Amino acid sequence: MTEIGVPARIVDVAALAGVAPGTASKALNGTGQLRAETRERVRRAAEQLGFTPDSLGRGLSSGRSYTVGLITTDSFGRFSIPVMLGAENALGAGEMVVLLCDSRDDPVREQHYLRTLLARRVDGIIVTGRRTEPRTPVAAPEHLPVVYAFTPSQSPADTSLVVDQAGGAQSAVRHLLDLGRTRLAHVTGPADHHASVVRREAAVAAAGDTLVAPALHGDWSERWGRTAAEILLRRHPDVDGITCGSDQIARGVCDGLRDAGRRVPDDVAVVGFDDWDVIALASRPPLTTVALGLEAMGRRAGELLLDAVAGRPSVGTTTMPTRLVVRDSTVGR
Amino acid sequence: MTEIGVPARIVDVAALAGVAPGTASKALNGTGQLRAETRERVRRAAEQLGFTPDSLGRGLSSGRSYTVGLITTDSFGRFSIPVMLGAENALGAGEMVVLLCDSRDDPVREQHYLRTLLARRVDGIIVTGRRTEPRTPVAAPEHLPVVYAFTPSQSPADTSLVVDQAGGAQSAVRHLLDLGRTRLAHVTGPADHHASVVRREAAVAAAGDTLVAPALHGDWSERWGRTAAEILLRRHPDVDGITCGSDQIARGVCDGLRDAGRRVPDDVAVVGFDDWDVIALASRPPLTTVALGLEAMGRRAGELLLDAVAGRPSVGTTTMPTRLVVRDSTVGR
DNA sequence: GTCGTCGCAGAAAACGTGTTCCGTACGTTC
DNA sequence: GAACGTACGGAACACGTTTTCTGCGACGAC
Repeated sequence: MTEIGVPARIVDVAALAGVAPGTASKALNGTGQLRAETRERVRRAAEQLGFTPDSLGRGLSSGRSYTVGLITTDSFGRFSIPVMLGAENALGAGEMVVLLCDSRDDPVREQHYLRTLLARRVDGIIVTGRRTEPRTPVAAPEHLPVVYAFTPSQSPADTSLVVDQAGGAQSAVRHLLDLGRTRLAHVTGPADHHASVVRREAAVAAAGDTLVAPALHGDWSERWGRTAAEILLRRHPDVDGITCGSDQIARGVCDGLRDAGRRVPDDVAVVGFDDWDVIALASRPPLTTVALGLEAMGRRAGELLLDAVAGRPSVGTTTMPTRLVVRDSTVGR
Repeated sequence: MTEIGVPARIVDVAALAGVAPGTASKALNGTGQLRAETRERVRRAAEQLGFTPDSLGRGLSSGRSYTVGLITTDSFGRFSIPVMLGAENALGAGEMVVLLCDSRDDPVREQHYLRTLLARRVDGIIVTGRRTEPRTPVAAPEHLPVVYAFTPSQSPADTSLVVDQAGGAQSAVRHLLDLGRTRLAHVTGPADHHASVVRREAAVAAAGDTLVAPALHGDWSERWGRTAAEILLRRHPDVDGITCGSDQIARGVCDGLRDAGRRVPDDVAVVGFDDWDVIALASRPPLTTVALGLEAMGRRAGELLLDAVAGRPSVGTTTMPTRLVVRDSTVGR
């Protein structure tokens, strides 16, 4: 553990190397016209002093802060945290640092944070949230890059990243059909949630004739999953495959089926959605589920933001693929 | 949604108010000697232009950045996220912003982040993590306030906040004793985890003669909880109260008991630890558990840091109380 | 031999704010 | 009326870096 003392400034480096501060700056940044020998001498002096340029001074002169704001409406919950981690990862590679802003779904707080971020001269902003419904764009000035992740912007002129919900639901149904299941059902969350609707429509379309019942809407809880399993078994005792709108619902469905004496996956195969490890792995049996790839999305958001900061913006909405993770709830050991 | 244009600088405000820039600064910051009328005129001009002082310029001159670094070893998981939210909350009130640093248990990354934070002239640092074992202090310079939350520092000269693990375990056992349970057991996590050991020792001490078996150590999973329930019932079929080292274990215990035909809480009462809502509420039945109050701890950490920045440091380790949340796993409906 | 060019590095300005110092105008007191 | 204190506001500087402008010496070309 090396103690870190009072930081050296560039004038110290310059003095040690016997050059002017401006020259030292050029040497360390690879700019200007300098002899290789001078450059090297400055570089060694900087290393010797453990010089790290003060980012306030640098930002003041360059107009950049090497900082990005991360605004979430979500209090950093289930969905925004992986996005945040991925973004931090990608941005860290670009020597950027992330400023945290938790707007808690409050437009006033969001506006306040936006002002703060602008006052801090952030190089860009990443916006994320809990819902998949497109949101009103943030009121950022024209020149400031903004990337929306998970929760897209309503404006097609913005840069957004979304999960391929439909593709994920389709892959879940295909998986059951490939396993030879022929009497399918779908259980999902509230009917007024965008994610529920998109996943349901894709699942229903993919199931076609094999669907034994209209999709069931409820809340996102395990309890609802158990209830839905009861309902399904009562109305359609011959159901042999269930795709669910979330892992919580799927876990509840598994429990409900077991309580009713059905074996999973032998009698009924169950597929979840989200790949939330805490739920999916603890379920009995562990859930086959659709992984959202949120961390990859966050990383991509960071990369897109870096590109935009570098002057290579990429407008439009990009859909990120999901991945089906197969576990025991569809394929027994 | 008001569009935010190119930000006004203090010279613009001064020009509009008809004063010199320095005077405008004094007017807005409440310093210097100015006529109330002048102060008000400048204030109105600032409001009219939507002036927000550039924090880079401000930081450069004041030496402060109104920014704190938040270092976690945890990839912002189960424990560090509530702490982070609480801290963000408290600091936001002080016009501070949080810089995110995820060291991932890697000392090299941590050192790198520390350099970055120092280069950014942070006003202070909060350190948190997943484990409760005291950690080696971060190598911050003498003058920089550091607050450790959840994971304390090994040095008693540092400022640390910890959860009252022992008190929590004790309150769980007392609760069962108050309910008239007389044959208790304790199931917890790995024997080499500080949290397991502290909770176990307090639980064992509080249970005294009523303990029917030595505490059982395993991993933190639901699966282990189910296994532990089987073991307990085989060796001590008359057990009537079980305190657990985590909610996941407790949920597993509940499931294991139910699988074996025992009713919770009628035959056996179960208490969890952590109050992780995803687990505790979804459990059958919902878990009575020990809430850690992590968000309050984060808030306290933020407050302590603000105090330290203001020149009122408070060294030493502060223990934060837990709270027993009573649900159906100990008190039936 | 002089002029232009090139390579290199120093001096100075710029970024935006806070703060210190100083001058001025005004009122008070002897 | 002069000396003094006080309220006010302007000018200059500090913070640390980047960048532009300028200068100097050497070298080649005419």
